[in-house]
Amino acid sequence: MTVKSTQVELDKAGMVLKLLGDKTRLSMMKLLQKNECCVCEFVEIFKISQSAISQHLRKLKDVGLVRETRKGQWIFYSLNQNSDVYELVQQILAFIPNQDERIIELEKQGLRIICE
Amino acid sequence: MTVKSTQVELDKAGMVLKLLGDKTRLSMMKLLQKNECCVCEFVEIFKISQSAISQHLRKLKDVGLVRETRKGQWIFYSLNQNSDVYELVQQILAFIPNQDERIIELEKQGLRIICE
DNA sequence: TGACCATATAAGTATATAATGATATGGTAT
DNA sequence: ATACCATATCATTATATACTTATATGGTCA
Repeated sequence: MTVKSTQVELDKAGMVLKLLGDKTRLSMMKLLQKNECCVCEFVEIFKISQSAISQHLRKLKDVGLVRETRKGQWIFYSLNQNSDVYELVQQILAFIPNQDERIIELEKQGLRIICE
Repeated sequence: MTVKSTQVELDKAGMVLKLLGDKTRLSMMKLLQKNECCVCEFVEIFKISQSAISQHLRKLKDVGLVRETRKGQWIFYSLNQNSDVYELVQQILAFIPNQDERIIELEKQGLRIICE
């Protein structure tokens, strides 16, 4: 039997856990697990300022947990599957309840951004 | 195939991750995974005040991650296996490198407390 | 009992964090 | 080009956090 779990340096793991230790970011990451989202969608979902959302995403990006792709006028964020802590993140997110009603709600309000 | 991972409420998961997002506490938890430790041992290991250690342990205890047992004049801490987030914690700790050299070091210095 | 020890709590301080509003940046499209 | 839009950054503020020292608590054991 092989236990497949890449070890993560203590400092790095600490950084990741601290990032995920914020309710907003944790919820964002859970959403990104199944959906690409852009900043303005997060603003709608979390009801905090665009600035605050942007800063959260920057932190996640700085540690390499998410990546961004421009599509038309929007920048879409998604999980960075090449992160060296991707597996850790996935394991953690597996425990978090689905946040998809938040996306459903967006769609109901006609605020979901669909590209391509 | 069954994915066995008890869902954990977002708020609760956030609390746990925030707690583990501190390097000292994360390291403590990893140590506790294999060893019972008392406050004075942690003081030696982490080289911070007894007060600081005590406060970290209190936070871990408040969320139910650890439990305490008195043995003689010492209070030993251990992982609380009955915690409703025990599985999550275990999954996370699996990614953290072993901290046992710290215990070995303690033993070398004759500072390891052994009871019973 | 009383002294002693390990641990907990209190009070204070410095730093980190999450938010805001205002402004800058930079791509899109007319 | 210029207006517009989404996003990023700056400056500031309020709150949270991790630490320290000093003191309290509460077992243990002579």
